[in-house]
Amino acid sequence: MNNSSGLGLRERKRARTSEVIHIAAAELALERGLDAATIEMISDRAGVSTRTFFNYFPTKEDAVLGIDEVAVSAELDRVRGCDEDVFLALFDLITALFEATGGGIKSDLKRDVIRKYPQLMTRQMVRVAELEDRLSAIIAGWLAKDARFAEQSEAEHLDEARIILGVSLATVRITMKKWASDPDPTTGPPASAAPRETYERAIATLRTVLEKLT
Amino acid sequence: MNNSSGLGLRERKRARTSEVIHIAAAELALERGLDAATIEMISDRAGVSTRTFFNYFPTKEDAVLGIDEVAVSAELDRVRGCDEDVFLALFDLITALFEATGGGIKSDLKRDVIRKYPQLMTRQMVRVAELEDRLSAIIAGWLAKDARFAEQSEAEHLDEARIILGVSLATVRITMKKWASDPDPTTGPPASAAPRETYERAIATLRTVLEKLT
DNA sequence: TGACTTTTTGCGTTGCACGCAATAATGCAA
DNA sequence: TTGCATTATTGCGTGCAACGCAAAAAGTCA
Repeated sequence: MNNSSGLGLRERKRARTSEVIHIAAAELALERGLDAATIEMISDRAGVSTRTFFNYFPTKEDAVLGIDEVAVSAELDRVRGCDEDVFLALFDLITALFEATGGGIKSDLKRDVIRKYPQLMTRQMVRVAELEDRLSAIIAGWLAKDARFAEQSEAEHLDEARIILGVSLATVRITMKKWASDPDPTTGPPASAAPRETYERAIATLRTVLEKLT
Repeated sequence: MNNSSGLGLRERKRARTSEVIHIAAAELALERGLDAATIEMISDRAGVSTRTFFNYFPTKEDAVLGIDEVAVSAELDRVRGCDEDVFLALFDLITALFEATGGGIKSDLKRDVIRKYPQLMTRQMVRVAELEDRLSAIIAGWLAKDARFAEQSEAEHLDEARIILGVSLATVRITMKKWASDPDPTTGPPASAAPRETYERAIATLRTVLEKLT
């Protein structure tokens, strides 16, 4: 280890390559269109072979989204407690997973490309849904520590966790979609706070609706 | 029109072919595995060319699931009112969409194949999610006629409808997944009632959870 | 340096998805 | 029933995705 980051050259290079491919993929998707951007073009711009491309991302969509399994796992490991509201905590977690890319960089490219191709949002959610087991286990852990759920069994916590996760995911998806389709021409970069509020309102609405539909 | 069904020979033949392909696809998926079953095999068994296959289904998964755009549209057109609970009505609608196949036949094959390959469930839900606009419009219509939502605007109804739809979809998915993974060896065919009850319980749980997490 | 592990790469394979134009099947009217 | 318009089916060809395999390159560490 002859560097400051605590990582060997290999790991650093790997993260860098992942990021380079992601950027190339997202840029080309924006420039040429999602379908028109072929893996060959992307690999070309990234300066790797097409075969190497597949060593980093299983599909083109994943590359465009910059979904990095390692970064996602790291994010999951980091999550331990849940101080605030469970639904809000989940929003933060999901959006964090959302923005977890190779180099740990939150690229605006991703935002732009999803704005242009909302289908990717669904794709992203499917990816998160694949983490269902790991995520619901974490949520069940939160519930277990929560006094309000003290009298319930572990199995019940897990069932509830799955429902909470599913509902949150759906709500985040709707929220993000609304935000992505919103013209919102006046607001600048600090507009990134908006989704969280929109989400809060959506959860509140859900609560109201459920009450009305007793 | 020289037949009893009110459809021309073309329409009937088309529905029949769609069904034949679907059955071939589902059977082969069960026999050989979802990936191992190629479109060539499926077309072969169905007695059509691979090219014709793509005239009926855009992807192999759609063929296995027997997703028929015409049948789905017919199902959506049929839906008009909503007498009972909105969430229950949605469950019925979603499962109806779920079982809408070319010939209008509810094949057990589909059930089996999804049991074996739960990924298809997610796929199916993505398909339903693509109907989001049409479906949420229908739900908004329900809300507009509902006294409990009388004081709200049309836009609010639509927002609520989207949330209700998203949450229902997620819940149905979880319900079906649980049902699909359940060994449930004792119960016979009448077990098909179970999912609806499981769904009801899930919605009830959601209500409780939301109350607790005020 | 030299032996090691890991990564990259080129090559080849399989299968998906679909455009296009020729051919066949069906519907309809005379 | 026959001929014409419409629609369906098919074969052919193309482009691309995804990945296995083994050789070559790059990084690691003694």
